[in-house]
Amino acid sequence: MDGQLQRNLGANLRKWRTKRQLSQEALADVLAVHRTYMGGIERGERNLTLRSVEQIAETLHLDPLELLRDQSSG
Amino acid sequence: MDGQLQRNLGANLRKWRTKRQLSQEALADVLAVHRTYMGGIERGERNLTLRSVEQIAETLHLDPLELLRDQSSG
DNA sequence: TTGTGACTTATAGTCCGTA
DNA sequence: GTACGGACTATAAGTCACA
Repeated sequence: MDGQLQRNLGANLRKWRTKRQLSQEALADVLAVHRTYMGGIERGERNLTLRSVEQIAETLHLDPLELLRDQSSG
Repeated sequence: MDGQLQRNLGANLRKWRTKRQLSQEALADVLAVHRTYMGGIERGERNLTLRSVEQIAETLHLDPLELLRDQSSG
């Protein structure tokens, strides 16, 4: 299956965001990325670089590996 | 710390390769990339995309998350 | 056998508008 | 507030000559 990591990342970020009742725009602002890009990430459409994943994880104080993990069952 | 994931990836791949006594060229051949590109990855100089990491893991029958993990202590 | 810099092509990532 | 398209700029993907 192709794109598993980016789909996991998207799902995890969306969960994180909605749990905090933030808009995509607000989260995009925190992460210093563009709002449309943020949407693409959450939809699993974006093939991020390792550096970008690290950057996001760092900013949100999360473990980058956790962000990439399939947590659909958790 | 910046570039942790790509350094982990490089270290893990190198460990995997040397354990099997393969040359960079031989591994590059398996992964269907150029030898110098492979070298760059092992040195942690390449900021790979999620898709590339997945591709490598798949080809080597490894867990992509394990490839990205810091296993210097294991 | 591996490392480095220069290089071309593909795509990550920004930003605007429209729905 | 979110999704999608297109145009743009920065950088990853991937190779080569030479050390």
